Amino acid sequence: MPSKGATLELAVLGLLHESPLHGYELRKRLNLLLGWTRLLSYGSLYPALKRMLRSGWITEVATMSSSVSRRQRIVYQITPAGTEFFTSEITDAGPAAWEDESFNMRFAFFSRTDASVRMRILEGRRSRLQERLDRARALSAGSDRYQTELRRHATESVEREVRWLADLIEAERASQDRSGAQAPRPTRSTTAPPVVPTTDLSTEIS
Amino acid sequence: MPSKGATLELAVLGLLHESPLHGYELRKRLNLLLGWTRLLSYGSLYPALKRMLRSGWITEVATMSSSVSRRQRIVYQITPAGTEFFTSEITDAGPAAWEDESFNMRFAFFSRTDASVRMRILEGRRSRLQERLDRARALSAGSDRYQTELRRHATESVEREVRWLADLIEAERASQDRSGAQAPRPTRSTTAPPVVPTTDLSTEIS
DNA sequence: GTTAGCATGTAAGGAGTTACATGATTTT
DNA sequence: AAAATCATGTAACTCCTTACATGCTAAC
Repeated sequence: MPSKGATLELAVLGLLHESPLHGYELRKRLNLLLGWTRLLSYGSLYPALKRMLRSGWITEVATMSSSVSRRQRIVYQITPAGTEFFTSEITDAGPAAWEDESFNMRFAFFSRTDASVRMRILEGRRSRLQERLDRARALSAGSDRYQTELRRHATESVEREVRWLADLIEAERASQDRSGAQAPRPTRSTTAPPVVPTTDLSTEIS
Repeated sequence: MPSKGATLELAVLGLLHESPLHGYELRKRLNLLLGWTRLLSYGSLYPALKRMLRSGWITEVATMSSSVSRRQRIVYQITPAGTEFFTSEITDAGPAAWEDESFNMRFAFFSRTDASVRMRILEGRRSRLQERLDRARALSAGSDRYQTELRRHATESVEREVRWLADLIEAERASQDRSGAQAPRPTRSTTAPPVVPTTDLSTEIS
């Protein structure tokens, strides 16, 4: 049952969908794509690749020591089963898809879903965050200065993400209307710029 | 060696520092304080309390079935050893303190540190984030629309957090100058409002 | 020739989640 | 009397990290 947090696997499949890659390179791209806070370590990547091999989602590819680099490396390629799994997962717009990590993942591969799925995911995510805000507002704040400031900050951030999502939804709707699908770059309906979800920004540290 | 991610333990000690509490209540406050994304579960809280008992940081308190609620509950209290550990941890302004979770924790308990420590932590955090931005900017973006948008979003968020920190630092410096320590609420030197760190906003779901 | 960075892995363990299990007390 | 919610715990499992271990190749 691949139901829960198979985030890493999905990300790998998403990247391999574009072109075959070897582990080391995969890690770099993964860190660009999702690993903003803590960098993904080899200790989780390689075992994950092994699991995926066993699941039949990827295969090793003949490395053929070609023209340039004659380095020993194991190149992985996505299989039809892998493609099928990937597609079914990112197409599933259920509650699991509005969760932080999960949402980011799906968003990153939105190009491979169709408009109705994107819409459902964006809207689901937005109401998920809205609920959090409502629940948080229903609770009294502590008296501590710094804790208050932290809460204020957190709340504002979520509010911003909600606006961001609202803009994206609007943009999606607009591009659905003028049949020829346009870029999803939001039109900044509101004043201020958006916020990030849960992630942070960073890359290779090695 | 209590060096790494003893975030939960520290948060518990921080709360017990104010008043003795029982597990159930502790969880609620913990979720208010730090557990914004995923709620803390009993499955991690209770074992943590056991560990802390063994470490001698907390003790059980005679529950004396007093006036109101005669409910069976185990009330915990911080010990001198616990206080000492807590203080030494939140006073440590080393690199571990600029990490996301760790930073939030320390920030929440800033009232219990002195100005110089606060300053070092805020500045450390800021340059940590600045580095991430620099590294991210040094890398070419992918061609995918949505991935580009996600990156833009993430970058903007970090930039905002940097501004937030800059404002806090300024406020701290200012209140250090006019000797009588004032509220750290920043003076919004820049135009836009701030962003949240890594966390999300949410509370009790149960 | 030596250093830096490419490349792949394993073992141990930390930190938390879900699901299970149980029961008391308060509210309706 | 039933339902909600307070209250405490355990066991199995997931996912990831750190630290270790190894060796190749490109550049200086």
